[in-house]
Amino acid sequence: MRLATWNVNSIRTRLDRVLAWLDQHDIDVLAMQETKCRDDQFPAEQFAEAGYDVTHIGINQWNGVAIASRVGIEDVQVAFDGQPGFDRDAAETLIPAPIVESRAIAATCAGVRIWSLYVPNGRSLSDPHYDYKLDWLRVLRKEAEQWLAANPDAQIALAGDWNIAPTDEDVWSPEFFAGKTHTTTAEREAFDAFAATGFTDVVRPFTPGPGAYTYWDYTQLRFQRREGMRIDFVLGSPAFTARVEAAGIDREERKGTGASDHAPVWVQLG
DNA sequence: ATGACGGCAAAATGCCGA
Repeated sequence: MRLATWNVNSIRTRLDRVLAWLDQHDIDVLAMQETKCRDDQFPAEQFAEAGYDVTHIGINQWNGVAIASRVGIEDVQVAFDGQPGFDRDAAETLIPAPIVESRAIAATCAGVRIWSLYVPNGRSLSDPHYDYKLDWLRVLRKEAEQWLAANPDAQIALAGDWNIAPTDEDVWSPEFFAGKTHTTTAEREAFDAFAATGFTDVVRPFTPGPGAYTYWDYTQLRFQRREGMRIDFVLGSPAFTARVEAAGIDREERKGTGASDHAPVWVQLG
């Protein structure tokens, strides 16, 4: 079985490229992030014609996560228990209430529990979004710990855009990111806590750095200059990790006009 | 200090992204 995660940066704009990539790389399950559409706007019919069932959550033009599978989709869960909301929009209404954004969806596909995750960006260190990001990760880690405690043999993949570069090797210039999000000690500790919980990066052993990136800014010729960031990850539970035979980052997919700013990351299971 | 690119919408400017 081959599974992948990909921040597609709008599924409606990227549909042809995504379907072509799934076909060319023989992908069974794809976790998508930043679909940037509501459920009723998601091109589910085109995925069905290609042989994939899809589950998606999108409540507006922002965020949006989905899982496409041709090996079945069972036990769908939208958002993890206790998933923190963000109240920027709610603050403008008469009755403030945090909105649980479309950033997490899970499904069981051929016995593997897959989470498609779009971790909040953080924006800047002084922005409420940064605290939201850390809180979001803290609750997710606690949940993940309980999933594993409930079944130590569970095959679980936490796949998505984590919006954290775990080490200085994972950004083209640590100096450039000094004082910005994605590389702070707090974010890195939040990320490393998943490994301490038993969820390890299953792709890194096959894509050693430095210079192994999954994201390149559209501006400043970042891709052409090989100036990127490694922020998209598949973290596997022990039972999932034991099945991994190969993995990679398809930087070829970042080339050409109409590419997402993120490359797909894939994993081959035995 | 800002913009570049690129996507979206209560669209021709603002919000968001990393």
